[in-house]
Amino acid sequence: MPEHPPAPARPGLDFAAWQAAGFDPARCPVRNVLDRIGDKWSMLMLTALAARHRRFGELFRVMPDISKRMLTQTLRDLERDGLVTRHVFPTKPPGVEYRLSPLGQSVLEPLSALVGWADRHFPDIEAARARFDAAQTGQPDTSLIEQDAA
Amino acid sequence: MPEHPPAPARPGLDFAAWQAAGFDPARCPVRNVLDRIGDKWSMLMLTALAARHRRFGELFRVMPDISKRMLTQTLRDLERDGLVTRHVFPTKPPGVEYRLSPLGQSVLEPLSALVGWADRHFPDIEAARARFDAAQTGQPDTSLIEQDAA
DNA sequence: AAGACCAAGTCTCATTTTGAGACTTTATAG
DNA sequence: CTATAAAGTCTCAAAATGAGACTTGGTCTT
Repeated sequence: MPEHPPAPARPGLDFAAWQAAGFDPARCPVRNVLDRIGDKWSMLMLTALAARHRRFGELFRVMPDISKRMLTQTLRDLERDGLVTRHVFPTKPPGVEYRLSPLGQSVLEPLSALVGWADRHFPDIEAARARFDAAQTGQPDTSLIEQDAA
Repeated sequence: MPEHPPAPARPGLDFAAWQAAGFDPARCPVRNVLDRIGDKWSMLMLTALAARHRRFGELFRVMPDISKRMLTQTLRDLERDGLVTRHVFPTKPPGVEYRLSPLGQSVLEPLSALVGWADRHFPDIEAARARFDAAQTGQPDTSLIEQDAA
């Protein structure tokens, strides 16, 4: 099978534009951004700051399974990218508060679309997982094999 | 500073609903899903399959910096979650094609919103990074210190 | 007839990322 | 005079990821 059959184009959303230049992360703005806010904690952090600003310790309590190390690092990265601002209060001991910048606010809209999708489709995903896991433990299912490559 | 000041509510999008139950990933559908598709390669993979289905080797070429190991693993996870389907063609050697399921298609809409945001705001982010890095190398900026915590 | 080759993986080992938790600082509370 | 509190930093251990050799079995070349 030297040639892969030309796949039928679907009337999809237009990812083709930015993919044309390839997925090379160095050249691709979208990958650059997605690699950053698509890391383990950033999106969650942004939603945690959506309703109101919070202090370091408050974020630490609110995200039960993050480590201090990653909390600090994620906040620094978001601050560097201009999504979050850091405010130090000269109390003793000093308090630090984090807020979404206007840029950070602007990402909430697409982010909430994704969160909404996750919430709506979680049952579908759980069902799919159950099917998949059941199929793995049972006999291998040959019905998945196609009749012809074209 | 024993009490943190009550932060002003902002007329934000409503993340509060699912956050009310806490961020505990075991109990929270949104975290469950976000932890999965928010991993290093899933979102990129979904966009790579948006326009058309692709074969394993094709995906490997199209994503220049993924390893075979993670390509396999990410596809398996997406398949398990019902976002992607796997089709084996009994040629020699066998070919395997990956496609978005209807569920997978449905995530393209919120995903494209995020991609669009990334594309539009990349200049802002680069500018913020430049400012941040410049500030780090220069003298520490005391203007960031607030006058009063309340 | 012997070997090369292909696609789609799997396997092992090295590297990178993340986690857990001790340690720091300094004014105030007990 | 000791304990405490907030926001980190630091070290070491564990987990995730990367690089790349190896597998499998029919065809294709020599």
